[in-house]
Amino acid sequence: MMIHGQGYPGNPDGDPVAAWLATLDRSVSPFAAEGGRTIKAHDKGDWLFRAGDPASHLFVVMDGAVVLRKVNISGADLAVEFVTRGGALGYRAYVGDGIHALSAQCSTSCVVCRIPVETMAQAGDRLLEGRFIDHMAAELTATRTRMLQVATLKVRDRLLILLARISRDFTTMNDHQTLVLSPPLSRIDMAALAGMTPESLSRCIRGIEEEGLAHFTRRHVVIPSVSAFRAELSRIGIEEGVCAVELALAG
Amino acid sequence: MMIHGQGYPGNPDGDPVAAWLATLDRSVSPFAAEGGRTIKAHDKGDWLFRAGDPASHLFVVMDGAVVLRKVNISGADLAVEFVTRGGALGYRAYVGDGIHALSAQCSTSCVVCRIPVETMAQAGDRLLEGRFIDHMAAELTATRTRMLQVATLKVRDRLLILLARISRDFTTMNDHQTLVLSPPLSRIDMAALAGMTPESLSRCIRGIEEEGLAHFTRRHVVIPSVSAFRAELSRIGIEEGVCAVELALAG
DNA sequence: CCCGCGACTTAACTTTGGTCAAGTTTCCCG
DNA sequence: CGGGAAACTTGACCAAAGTTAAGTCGCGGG
Repeated sequence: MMIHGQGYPGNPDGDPVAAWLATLDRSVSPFAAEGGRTIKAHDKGDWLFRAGDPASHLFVVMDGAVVLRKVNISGADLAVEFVTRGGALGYRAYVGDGIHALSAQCSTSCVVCRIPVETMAQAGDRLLEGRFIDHMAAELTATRTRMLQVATLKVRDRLLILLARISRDFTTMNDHQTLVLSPPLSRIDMAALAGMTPESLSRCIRGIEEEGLAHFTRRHVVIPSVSAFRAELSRIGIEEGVCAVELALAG
Repeated sequence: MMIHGQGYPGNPDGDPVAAWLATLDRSVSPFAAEGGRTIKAHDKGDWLFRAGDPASHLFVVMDGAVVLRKVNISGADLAVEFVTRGGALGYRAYVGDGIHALSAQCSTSCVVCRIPVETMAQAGDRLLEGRFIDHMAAELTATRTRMLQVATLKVRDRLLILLARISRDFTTMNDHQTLVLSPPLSRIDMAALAGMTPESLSRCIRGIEEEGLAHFTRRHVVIPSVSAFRAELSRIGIEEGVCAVELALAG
């Protein structure tokens, strides 16, 4: 079963995110934590780990959003990925050299479950392990897909795809045809995630506003016609993975 | 231990590719195959699987090179990845929905080991499973890195990085400072892997020739000065993963 | 052996989007 | 509440790379 990217309310295959959490919620109190798991709240801006740190825990995001960052040659800490409720972080504790390759920063206030790697290493916890592997595989597929998109699509189209992705987890209103998103990302991070500069992002935003596809304020994005939005996505070649958008259509 | 991308002769940490193969070579004959493994030779151009096929086997490339392809909106079957000796394919048999997301085509004549997924599922074969997971994680890291590169580097620099990558497995001569590569890839595939059009690739090739960094014929690439080539790579920000180049420097 | 198609190259043109610079808004912190 | 820094927007400019089109090369099949 896929863990990531398919989990949204109304999924006919059941909600895999809930499955993740069902296991983890058993130990809500850090004191009653099973297998050394702890659950902790973080403030926006907190770092879960930094690139170069030794990796000793796996993380599961139980609420909020975490941005993964990597420093480029110029020294800027660019966003390369964002992980939301139900997503997992910190593969490096489990595989590879045990040193984090990326940094992880909370982009909202977060609740994060921390699993010592020894727990995973126990042969007894095959279920948890399997989930983690599924998650990693889904991430690999998604990253490859996104790479193709960066290589072949224009910035405008990449921004639309990013918005669709954001809609999965950050739709605050869903009124028939209208959708209101509240992305937990700065313009700089959104630009990095869509593979462009902040200046280009600003230009795209203006363009999309002029088309009437969406209306942007600093903190919200209003999509007045989900069907029009969705038509654009399918023109680009995106048919799946735009969950909230699909929900709005169904409703 | 990392399986992929670090395995080259002279690696001080030992040769992980050999470790892979050591397990697999035990059953060279398909008739004596342990756990249902079979080893098969393929011709250049053969397809190991196509996107949409049900995935029932994992594949390990024992010799040659395999190109992973994905159809884009225009219907072209673009190269998104290439896998060489010691690399693994077919995660989808093990995780996810069990349907191949990509197609796999031999870009040279190949020897491929085919492992039924049930073998992996047996709790007894934790070693093989662990290797596969390591491989997947390394692939994920590499793909993310490459995505950052596509987003931030110019086509010329991406071509140099691709050449460095090719040098790992397809260096046919290594005469002190001079390196001769024999990429098993068409220009079209090289262009796709570096995230550009064939026309841009041609222009890049001419530019690199004019700089004197490398000399291209249809089937070979001659790098007259490895130290100059390496200096270019480090200017771009690539310090590791240019194995054959490092070997040439060491020799 | 030759033909023809597909791979590859080259050149001219055009568009995209990155860069630079300047201005505006927001938000944090004293 | 005010000042300053960072985030964001805007516009002008221009380099990079995609597109189109027209060629050349080379391999494989007849």
